[in-house]
Amino acid sequence: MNLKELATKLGLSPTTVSRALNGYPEVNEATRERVMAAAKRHNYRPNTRAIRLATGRAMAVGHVIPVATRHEIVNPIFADFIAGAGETYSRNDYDMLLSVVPDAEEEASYRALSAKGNVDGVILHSPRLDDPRIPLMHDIGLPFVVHGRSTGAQMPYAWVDVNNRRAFQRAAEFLLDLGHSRIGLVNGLEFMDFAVRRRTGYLDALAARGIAPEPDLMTSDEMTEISGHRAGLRMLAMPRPPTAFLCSSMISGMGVRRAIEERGLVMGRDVSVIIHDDDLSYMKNGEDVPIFTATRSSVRDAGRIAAEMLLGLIAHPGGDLPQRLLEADLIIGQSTGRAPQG
Amino acid sequence: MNLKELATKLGLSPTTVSRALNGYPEVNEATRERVMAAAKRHNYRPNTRAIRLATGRAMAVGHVIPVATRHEIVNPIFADFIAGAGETYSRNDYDMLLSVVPDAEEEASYRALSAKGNVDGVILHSPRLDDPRIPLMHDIGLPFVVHGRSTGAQMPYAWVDVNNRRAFQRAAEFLLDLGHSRIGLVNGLEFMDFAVRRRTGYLDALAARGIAPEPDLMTSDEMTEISGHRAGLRMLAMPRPPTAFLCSSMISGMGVRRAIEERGLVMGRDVSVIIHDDDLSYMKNGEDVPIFTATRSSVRDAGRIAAEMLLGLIAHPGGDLPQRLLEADLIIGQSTGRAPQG
DNA sequence: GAATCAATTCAAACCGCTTTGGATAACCTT
DNA sequence: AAGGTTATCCAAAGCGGTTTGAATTGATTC
Repeated sequence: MNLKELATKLGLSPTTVSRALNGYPEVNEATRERVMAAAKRHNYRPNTRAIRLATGRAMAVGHVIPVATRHEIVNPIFADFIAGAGETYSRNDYDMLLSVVPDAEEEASYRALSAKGNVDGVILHSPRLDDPRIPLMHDIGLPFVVHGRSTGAQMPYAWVDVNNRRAFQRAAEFLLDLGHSRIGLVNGLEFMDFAVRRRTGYLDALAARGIAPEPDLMTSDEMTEISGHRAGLRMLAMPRPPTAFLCSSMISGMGVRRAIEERGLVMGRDVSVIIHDDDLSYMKNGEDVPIFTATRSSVRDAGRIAAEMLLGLIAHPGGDLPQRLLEADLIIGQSTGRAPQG
Repeated sequence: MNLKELATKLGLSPTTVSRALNGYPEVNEATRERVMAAAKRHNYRPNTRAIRLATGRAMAVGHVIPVATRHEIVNPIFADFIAGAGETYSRNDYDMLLSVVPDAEEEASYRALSAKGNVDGVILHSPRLDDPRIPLMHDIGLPFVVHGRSTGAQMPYAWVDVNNRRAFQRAAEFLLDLGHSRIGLVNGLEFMDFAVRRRTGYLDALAARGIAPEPDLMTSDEMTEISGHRAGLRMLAMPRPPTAFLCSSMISGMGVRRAIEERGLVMGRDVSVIIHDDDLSYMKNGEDVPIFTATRSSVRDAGRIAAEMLLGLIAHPGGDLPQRLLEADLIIGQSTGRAPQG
């Protein structure tokens, strides 16, 4: 059942039917109701492909997922971010397009997405320092929103980010207040922008107390259980081991916990741990009482916000670029306690 | 730059240019090369929206992600499955459409996807027993592939699945061979088809050794760290606690490990654990030596296979329905050992 | 009563591509 | 040399909607 058939059945022109369905004012209310009823009765759904061609809009948003050919890692926060963004798209009748491309082809992929007219805008994930995609997107001229920020970017852009610096600063201060002075930082890869900001927060907190940072107490690696475990073991084997850890993710925190327990220590008593908790749906940090003390910020909410921003940019091109800094909560769990005396 | 402009620039008709670019035989080779060169030079990309309308094909595949309104969980294997499938789509110039919808609207969502012509086929995720989506998709008449199977389905359908029953049967046998006779099953929610099959495998192995199953040694819950921890604690507190666990996921396995360690026991020595490992990129089970002994099957590969199947179905409608059973490897890690004497 | 206007409706152009059904010219056949 | 191929190219008709520019009608104004 297409528009023409429906129009014929109603004894109307396609023009009027189209207008009736799309809420244009120049159509008689009685007619509109007749059309609406017929459309419902015949289960008429306008063909999206035709609408897209006719209106010149894609009614779709792109997410490009670069798959590194070396370390084939898919960001675990991705699923939840998508879930948040996707709800917003669905509600607004937009499609969400996922492009999984080898990272070497990422740039080409954005250009193609734009030139072929597949999307009206994109969300950029996991920005790096001075991320080349930002000038690229400016060049392409497609609306975009960055999940995160990119230190060093020369031009303005819309973004949603967690205040990573402040979150880690507060977490470090909390540990310092508990008497910990040797705090291990188990960070993500520091070409990622958020990782740099977290380190800055950590360093700021130390500096405020006049504590000199120690390179051996800072690691930067992929945020896996394994790498957390490795970092934990290494630091705990130091002559003067840390009494607390600040971990960039729950997963690496679990690795650290394993290292702690392997050494016969107890997390929360002998060694304190704070993680960053993205509040992933399949990775809840405890039920009533959190397992880990954590800086928490829902990545799903971030997805929702980013999607809304993007739809706004698409609807009002040339408007100003929204920027939204989300503060992380510091939630107290069972993994932190006063520094042991000694 | 569109087709008409390009044609004008070349002094050819749109017809010929279109044919030249699409490899039709009725065009002079010299002309074709001239066209190709011009297309490249002017960076011409055919407008996808127009192609879709003209050909009547969506060149897109849909994945519907139902978001349960109660327990808002996003399946953690989802990201990796998508990554595998996405590569295949990209290579074949198909788009991947993600629809995130409240689970109550899932059916409507499939119907809309089809009626509006947004996709040429879909992949069904997380099938349940007697899953209503299978007859639904038959009714709609859109090609589809199921990731998993649905016990009780009345009609044939294409699927890719892991041999969950055999995997858990082998794992249980392995534990039995090590002398464990009390094995706790920490299963996923048993309205999910795979969870039922895993339990069947576990029960089959016990039955073959003449061991009667004990309801208290079997739990079924969401596969989170918390629920694994809870199940582990409960079972370890039994008068005759299990000496081994069979866990449906790495995440719940980590919860079980935590429970084991909280009771002052050592995993792999006092209590053995086998998990199912989906080989997720962000959740590697160790590097050289696996942490957990595991039944392993790459969900990313499954995504790749499912996507290939679906594209095959779309290309050859009415062909027969491929079905692919993947065997899981049983890989030995550090979490299993002989049952303690006593 | 003619002119003006608002309310409705429609025919036709258009979006940018594919595809059908010729057209044209060069090349063979017999 | 007429008829038949073959190779090459093109005009025009879709695909299924939206949108522009007019037409029609009845009501209102002067």
